[in-house]
Amino acid sequence: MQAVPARRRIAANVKDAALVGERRDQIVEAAIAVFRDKGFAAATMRDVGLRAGLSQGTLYNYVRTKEDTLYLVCDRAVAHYVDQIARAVEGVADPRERLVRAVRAVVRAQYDHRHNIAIVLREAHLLDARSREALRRRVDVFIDDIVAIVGAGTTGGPRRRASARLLAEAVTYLPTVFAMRPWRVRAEGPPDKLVDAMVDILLAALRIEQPA
Amino acid sequence: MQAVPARRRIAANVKDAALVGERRDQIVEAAIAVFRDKGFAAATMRDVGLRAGLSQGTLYNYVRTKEDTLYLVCDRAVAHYVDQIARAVEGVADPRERLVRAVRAVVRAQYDHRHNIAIVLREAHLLDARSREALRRRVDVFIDDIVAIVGAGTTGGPRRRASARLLAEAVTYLPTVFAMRPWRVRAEGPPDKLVDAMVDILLAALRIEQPA
DNA sequence: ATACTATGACTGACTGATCAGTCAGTCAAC
DNA sequence: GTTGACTGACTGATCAGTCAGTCATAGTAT
Repeated sequence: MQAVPARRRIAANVKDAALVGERRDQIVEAAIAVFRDKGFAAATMRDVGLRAGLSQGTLYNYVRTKEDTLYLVCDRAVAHYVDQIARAVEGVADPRERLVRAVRAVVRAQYDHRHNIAIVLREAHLLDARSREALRRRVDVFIDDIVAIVGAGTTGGPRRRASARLLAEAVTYLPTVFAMRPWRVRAEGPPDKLVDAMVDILLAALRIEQPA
Repeated sequence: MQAVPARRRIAANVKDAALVGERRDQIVEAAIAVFRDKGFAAATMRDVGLRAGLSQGTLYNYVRTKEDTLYLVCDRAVAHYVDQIARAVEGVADPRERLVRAVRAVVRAQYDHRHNIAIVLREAHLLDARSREALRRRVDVFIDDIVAIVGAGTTGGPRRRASARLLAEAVTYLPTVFAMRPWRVRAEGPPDKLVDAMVDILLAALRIEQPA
C-alpha cells in the first residue's frame, strides 16, 4: 500500500494536543450521528454540540467552521475503511490470493462502515475544493492500490473488456450499495450471507473462480 | 414492465394545465442545473427562478415549497431513466436476450442521465417521508422488474451464491458510478467504450457469456 | 500562608447574514 | 369590471460564528 497523502490541518484554539484529540473524537462521533439523522445541511452545530456534550463556544475551540466538522467526519471514515483493507492484505504474496483477500476486505469494510460511507458519498461534494481534494487524493491512492492488486491478480485467465482500473472501480464502488440502498439488500439475509453473496458477485465480475 | 405507481401530486396556483406543464419544465431544467452546481441545500429558489427566467412569486405559483422542486427533479429523472429501459426490452421474448438487452439499456441510461442520477442519489433522502416513499416505490417497482428479468435470464448455467434480487441490485446500482465518480471512470475511454466495458463487467457478474 | 495575577478552557446570549415563502400591487386579456 | 398571471420588496425564522464573561488552576510576590 502506498504512503498516505497528507491530511488537511484544522486549527484548534486549545494547546493541549491530547485534549484536542479527545474533543475531536467526541465531536466526530456526535457529528456522525447528527449528519446521519438529518444530513449535513439540516444538521446544526447546536445539535452537534448537544450531542457531544460541549457548548457552542467550546465546539468552535476545536473546529473553525461547520465544514471542518464534515471534513473530519469524512477523513475519519476514509481512514478507518482504508486501514481495514490494508491490514487484510498485509503479508499476502500470491497475487490471486491477495486479490481475493482484498475483495473480501473491501466488502466487509463497506458493510461495517456503511453509515459513515453514506455520509461521505452524499455530503463530501459539499466540502470546499481544498478539503475535497485532500480527501479525493486519499481515496484515489487507495483505489490505485486496488488497481494494482486487480492487475496482478487477474493476469492470465479469460479475456476482459474492462481495464483493471474500471474493475477496481467496480470492486470499490459496488459495495457502497449497502450504504445507499439498505432497504433493498436486507432481503439477502444476515450480514455474513450478504457479504458472501457480494464477494461472489465481484469475483465473478473479475472472472475469478472462487475457492471452495 | 409493471404498472407505474402513482406520482405525488403537487398543487399549482395557475389553472391553465398546459401552462403549468410548461412552467414546470422550465423550473425542473433550471433546478437541475442549480442543484448540480451547488447541491440542493445551498441552492436557493432565487437561483432557480433566475435560471428559469421566472420571478420569485411566479415560481411559487407552480410549486409550493423548495422541496417540491426537488421532488419534481427526482421524479423526472427516475421517469426518464425507467422509460428508457422499458423501451429497450420491449418485445424481446427470449429471457437471455432480454436480460442482455436490459443490462445494456441500464448502463446506457445511467450514462446518459448521470447528472440527474447524481442529484437523486445524493439528495432524495432529504425529501419528506411521503415524497421519498412515492419515489422509492417507483424505483422499487422498476428494480423488481429487473429482478424478474435477471431471474428468467439466469436459469441454468453456473451456480451463483447471490440471489436474483442482489444481482439486480448490482446491475442497477453499479453504473451509478458514472454519476458519483466521473473523474475516475473517464480514463476508460469515450462513452461507447466505457459503456461496453461496464456491460462486460455486469454480464460477467451475472455469469453470462457475452454474445460476440 | 495568603493574596494576587496570568493563563487556558469553557459558556451561552448575541449578532448579522441568509433565504423560504408571502402578499399588496401591477398589468394584460376578456 | 373581473380574472388570472406575474412582480419583487418584505417578513420572520433560522443558524453559523463571535465574544464578554466565568471559573479553575498554577505560578509569583508579599
